[in-house]
Amino acid sequence: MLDIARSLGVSVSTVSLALGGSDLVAASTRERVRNEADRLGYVYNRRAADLRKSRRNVVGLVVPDITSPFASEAALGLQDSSMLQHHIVALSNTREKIDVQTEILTALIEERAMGIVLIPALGTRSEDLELLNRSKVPTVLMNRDVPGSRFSFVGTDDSALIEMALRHLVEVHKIRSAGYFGGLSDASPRKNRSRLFSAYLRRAGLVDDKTWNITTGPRPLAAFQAARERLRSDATLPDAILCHSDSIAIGLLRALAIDARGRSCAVVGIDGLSSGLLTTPALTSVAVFPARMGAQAGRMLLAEASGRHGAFDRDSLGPQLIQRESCGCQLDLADSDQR
Amino acid sequence: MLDIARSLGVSVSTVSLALGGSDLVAASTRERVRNEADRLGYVYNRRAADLRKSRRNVVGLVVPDITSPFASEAALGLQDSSMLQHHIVALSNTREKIDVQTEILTALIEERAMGIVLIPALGTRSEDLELLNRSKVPTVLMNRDVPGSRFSFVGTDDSALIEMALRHLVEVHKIRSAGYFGGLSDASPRKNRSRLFSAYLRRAGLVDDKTWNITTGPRPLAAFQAARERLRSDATLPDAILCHSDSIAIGLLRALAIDARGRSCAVVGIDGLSSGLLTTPALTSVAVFPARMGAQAGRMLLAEASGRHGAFDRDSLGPQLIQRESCGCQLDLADSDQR
DNA sequence: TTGAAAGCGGTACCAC
DNA sequence: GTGGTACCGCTTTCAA
Repeated sequence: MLDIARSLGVSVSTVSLALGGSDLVAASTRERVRNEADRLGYVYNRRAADLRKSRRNVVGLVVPDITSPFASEAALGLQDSSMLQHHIVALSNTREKIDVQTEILTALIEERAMGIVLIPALGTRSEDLELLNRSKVPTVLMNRDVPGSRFSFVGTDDSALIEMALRHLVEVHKIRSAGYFGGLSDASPRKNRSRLFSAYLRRAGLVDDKTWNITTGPRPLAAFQAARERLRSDATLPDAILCHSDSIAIGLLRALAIDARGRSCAVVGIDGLSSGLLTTPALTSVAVFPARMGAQAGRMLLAEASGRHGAFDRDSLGPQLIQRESCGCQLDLADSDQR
Repeated sequence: MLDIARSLGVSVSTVSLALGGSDLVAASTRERVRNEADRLGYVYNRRAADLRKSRRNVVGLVVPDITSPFASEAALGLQDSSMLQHHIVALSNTREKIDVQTEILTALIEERAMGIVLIPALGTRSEDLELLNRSKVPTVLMNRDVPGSRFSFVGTDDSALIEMALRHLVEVHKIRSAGYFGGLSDASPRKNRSRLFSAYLRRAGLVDDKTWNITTGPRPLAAFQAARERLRSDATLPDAILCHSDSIAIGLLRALAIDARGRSCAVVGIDGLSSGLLTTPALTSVAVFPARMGAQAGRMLLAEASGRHGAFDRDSLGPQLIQRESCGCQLDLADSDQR
């Protein structure tokens, strides 16, 4: 800016004003400044500007594994909601490691992030997040809650979701027994859902097949292997299996196709991934719209940043059942343009 | 820093040095400073520091769609390679729109990003990237090349990849005809691969079934729909179909399962996603290791940033054929722990 | 309308 | 060992 000011014989203030499009400066000067600016190849330094204005323009998204469909969808939603505010979203993987999570959070804090959306690594304690409220960075926890921490939380409505799946299985497909399968053992959603699942079955007077209450890694392959192992040591099946995620359901379906020896079983996933349409059979699933969750997290961040702590718009849309084939329904492939 | 300096009766320089762990300052003072710092809840402001050093610590990853498995794997690799250098990776989606791409690139440039890894939006011309070399930000293009631009490029070895797939199909499965299916029409990888595909068939004296040379969106569902349409209007099949990506192959397999009416056809994908193991039949694919590409892009950026323009370590590992069932091979599910 | 100068939060050189 | 101080690049009163 100094260069261009000198080259034009004006002051930096004038340049700053001109570049900012202020009408305090004459239109003619504005033009000259602008021309000189890009003749000189000037590039605006937003960091310097933000330093002065003490503004923040990066929001952090910290997740265990970005390659999981849930995380990348959430990233999409968050980015959409924050690009409107001209924010940059910085993405990081913790790989479920608390120490790398700490390192990343520190970096984000020192970078003066406007806010942080965090899916905590497995085993994260509220002490591990102490640095967040010391530094007063607006933070929202996503998907996995951390007991004892006082951050905002955005997650699935597990109660609605479990009920939605089971009600369909009971009322339409008349199941009498069911099991809950897959998911990481320590993660809070699994504990929640598994508990709600059992509670629902109890209330409805159905058999809760605990032998399928097996924890697995999040990927289809992990679920596939766990399911095969279970099937080979014990071929029994309940009427229905509710899977912790679509990824897990995909693994289970494949295992059933290979090892079920003619027995059959309704399968329902959770997530509502579009790839569920292309499994054999097409996967019935309770959609939770991770992109919407990401967007909501962004809105909450914004609200906290602007002082309205907790006074954000709640996302009112709940989960939604996508009926396809694996629960026993018929899929009309004609309207396969549903996502 | 001023606060803590005053509160301790020392100068800011001392505080800066002490916090930086310099041994110019007495160990005792260092301790006092540190204690006072976190008593006062001081948090380091890296942006201010970097302003002075005119250093930059964020690298941008700009992709059309982060939810594509390729992009998110690449993000993983990039992040790993840049976290070592204490860099933050900022992720953005262009949604294949050139104007939002421009907006994002501008933001990154103004943010003084250390470097940018870009999968260009469809239809990006070298003019669209002019702002990048005006601003001299180290940039590497990934996956899709932009004709006329002079940026480093990291992409798949399409020639090796096509040959690897076709050689296997010819030598092991004795195919006499083949088609290339799917992929976005404008993207450079598709043009490349499609051309190399035809060239290989010609040299090998095989029939090139152009009726399957159909362009599709990148998602399984798009491929599924395109394949069904093709099958319903014309049920003929070549001996083998090479798909532009695993996602597309997944869609095709499903379409074949529904509409092929007993005919069969070898199918090979490109990418090597682990989810290919769980399709029916399990998908044979040429793995390209996107995470490795992301990591390499990171290394190239680093090299350019430190002046050694172009003098980076080339990733020496090429693509790799993963033989599963869809090409006609037998899959040994026992060693399903291969990714 | 334009210019001077005081920050923003650090770093680093140079004295003391 | 510590302190003073001039920057980094931009914004923003306050005067002229």
